[in-house]
Amino acid sequence: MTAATVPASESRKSDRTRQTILDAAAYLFREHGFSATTLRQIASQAQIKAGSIYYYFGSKDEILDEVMEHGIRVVYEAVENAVSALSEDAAGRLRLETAVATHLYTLLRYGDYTSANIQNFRHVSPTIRDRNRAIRQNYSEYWTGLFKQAQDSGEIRQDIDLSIARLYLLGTLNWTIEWYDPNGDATDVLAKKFCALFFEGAAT
Amino acid sequence: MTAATVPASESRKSDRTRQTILDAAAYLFREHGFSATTLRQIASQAQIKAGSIYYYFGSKDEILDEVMEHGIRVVYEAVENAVSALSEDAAGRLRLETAVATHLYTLLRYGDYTSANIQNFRHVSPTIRDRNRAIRQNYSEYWTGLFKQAQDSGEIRQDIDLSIARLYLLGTLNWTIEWYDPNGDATDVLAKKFCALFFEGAAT
Amino acid sequence: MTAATVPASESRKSDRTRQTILDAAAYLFREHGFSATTLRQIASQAQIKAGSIYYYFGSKDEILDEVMEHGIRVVYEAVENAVSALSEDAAGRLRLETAVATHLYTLLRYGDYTSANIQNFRHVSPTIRDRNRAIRQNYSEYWTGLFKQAQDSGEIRQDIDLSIARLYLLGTLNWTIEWYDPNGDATDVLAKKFCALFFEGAAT
Amino acid sequence: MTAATVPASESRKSDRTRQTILDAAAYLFREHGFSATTLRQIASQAQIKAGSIYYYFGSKDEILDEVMEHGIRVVYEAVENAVSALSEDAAGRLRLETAVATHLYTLLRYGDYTSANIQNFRHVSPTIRDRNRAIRQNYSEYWTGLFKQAQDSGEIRQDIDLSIARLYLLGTLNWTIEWYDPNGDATDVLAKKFCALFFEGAAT
DNA sequence: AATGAATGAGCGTTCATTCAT
DNA sequence: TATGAATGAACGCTCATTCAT
Repeated sequence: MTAATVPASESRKSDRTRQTILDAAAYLFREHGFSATTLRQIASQAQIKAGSIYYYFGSKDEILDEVMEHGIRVVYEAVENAVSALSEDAAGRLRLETAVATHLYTLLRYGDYTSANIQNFRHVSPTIRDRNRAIRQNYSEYWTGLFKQAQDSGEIRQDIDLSIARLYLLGTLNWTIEWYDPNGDATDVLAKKFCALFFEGAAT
Repeated sequence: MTAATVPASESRKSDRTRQTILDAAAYLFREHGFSATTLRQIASQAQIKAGSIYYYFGSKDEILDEVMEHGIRVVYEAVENAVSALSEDAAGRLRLETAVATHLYTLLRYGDYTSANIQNFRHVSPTIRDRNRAIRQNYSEYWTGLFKQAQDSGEIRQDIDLSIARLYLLGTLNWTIEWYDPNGDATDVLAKKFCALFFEGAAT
Repeated sequence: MTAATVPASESRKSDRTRQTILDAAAYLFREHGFSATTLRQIASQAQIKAGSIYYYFGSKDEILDEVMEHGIRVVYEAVENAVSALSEDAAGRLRLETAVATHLYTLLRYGDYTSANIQNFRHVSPTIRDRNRAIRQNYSEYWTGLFKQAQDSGEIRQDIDLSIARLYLLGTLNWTIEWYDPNGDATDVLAKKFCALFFEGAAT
Repeated sequence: MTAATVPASESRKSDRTRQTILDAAAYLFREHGFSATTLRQIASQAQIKAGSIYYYFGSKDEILDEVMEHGIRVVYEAVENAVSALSEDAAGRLRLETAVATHLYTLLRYGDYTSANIQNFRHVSPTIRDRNRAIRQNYSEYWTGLFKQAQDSGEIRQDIDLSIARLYLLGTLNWTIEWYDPNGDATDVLAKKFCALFFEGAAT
């Protein structure tokens, strides 16, 4: 957007309020779950009154919708950007390791949003779920591509079932939301350990 | 049971109703989440009336409590039993593989209960959470023992960080709840593939 | 009743249970009010189960009915008996003083029942209220008679409005339920002080 | 009120609604008792919907609390004001007679509130009861002061037990709630008759 | 752009009552 | 006589949502 049609300061304040609401909602959705979070709690956290939320969002579901979509997009885009930033002839394993590190970092950095996405996916209305599923699908295929490159280049064994391997690796990554402690390993250290285990295995 | 002190049919009927309620609740908690599940839905699913639930449970929270506790116990006990059934001199890797297969099987077989445990752990009252945490803790230590045995016997490399390895492997297993499809691989097949990846790794 | 048609021991047990229920109910009605008292509380206090109450009473209202009726009858009958026991030529003032002492004693001695009567009179169904009102009415007239005798015999001044005097004196007596403390004056001492005030007044 | 800091019409409307709810509640509490009164009844009487009550009060108990407190305060303050308005050298008997007349008038004028106070005192939560008891205590001591003055000035006999006399007289007054009929004596006439009986007695 | 006031639908829960045993 | 199990109706209360201002 190059030219604002709305006076800059006003528009910015409005956007800021909107974002504040989303952040508050994401935080509370993660902490208490979607159903157990009230609009009054969100409003209070965002330092406004409940009725005002409706100036920015049409319904509570719409907020969840936006939170969830952000939760998947932010990871997808970060990973894509990080991998794209590598030199074109980077090895498949390096590409995968970059994806792992970035996925892990973003997943945990935007934990309120990514948690909301994971926790509510099953429970959300078909409309929202379908839109989300589509993005997840694309993201999955993106990873499948990364795995394939590594297998084609001989960095992953031919006998490996790639779709299982993807679920296996991403499962481990996503599960970190359940236990990751910022006082423990930094996410890049953790990513390294995970990649080592994934490629070399645990056996002697 | 050779001599019943309680009229068999009556006592069983009552127990059966109780169990029906728990099953209905577990199913709906997984499907819609705890907060979004109403007692009227549970009652309807259990083919009774909402008020009757209170003959068996003191509150909705108490139902969740019991569902969650079952969700962790059923897995723990199954794994312990399966590993104990192995011959005493079974190799560390075999013990781990048995644990993986049993954990996976039970996790998915009682998915309504195990899901409830996972999904609601963060949101549940401190009392319930603490009781649950204790069981989780014991179960974690049980796995730590299995890993240690395998490392001591040289079946897992010395340089492997066991606590990371445990989180890595169990993360992958637990995450299957999010995607497992009964029409795909049977759980024992899946377990084998996971174990192969875990021990041998994906690299050439 | 001269000849029992029901084996004595059984009938007695049944009557005893019935009375236990009434006592429990009266106590709880006074303590928590009628609406706030549950049949399960009454049953528990009477050491039976809630369903069993229906063997003895048709409904919760029926219990209240009986409790309230007892609450007024027990006082009425005690006062009537005590006054009748006086010699026929007893003075009007003595008769009144006897009535006061007995009313006060019985009111407080059977406080659970008499309280129930007072507290619930306004709120009770028309049927119950009407039956109760009739007894109250008779009792009032009985007192009016006592006052009249004393006035006719010159023991109460001619200028005294008897119906006001009756409300004045009985009001004071009935209100003791709100404050009487068994550790303070015994009821007969209290009655004497009240009578002194009533007849002689407080002025010099 | 010369300068309003709050938009007059808005603030008044809100306050008016609040007061309407209190009046409706007091009326129904007296008529049916606290437990037997539903919030839907209160709402209906106040011409709003049940949910709206919670915009003004946190719970049903909170309403009762406020009703009861008003029930004792309104009497206390009216009596204090009326007595204070007398000339400083007013006789003890005149002060007492003024207190009687004002107590009686206010008790009956705000009967819904004063009844609620009396009927529910025993059943109410300890917190509410304690707060109420404190006010009652103060009011009692205020009366004790009035009696003492009259005794010190020789208008009440020395041999009269003042604490009994106070319970005796106030008992009679408070009991009028049970029987007072607006079609009978006006409250000031009634007060005069009561005072006459109290001071001069009924005997010849 | 924001809010105070109100609402309707529905929630978890209670309870008098019923009835087969 | 007595009770375990069940129910239906209603209760106190919550909350997403609306709307005039």
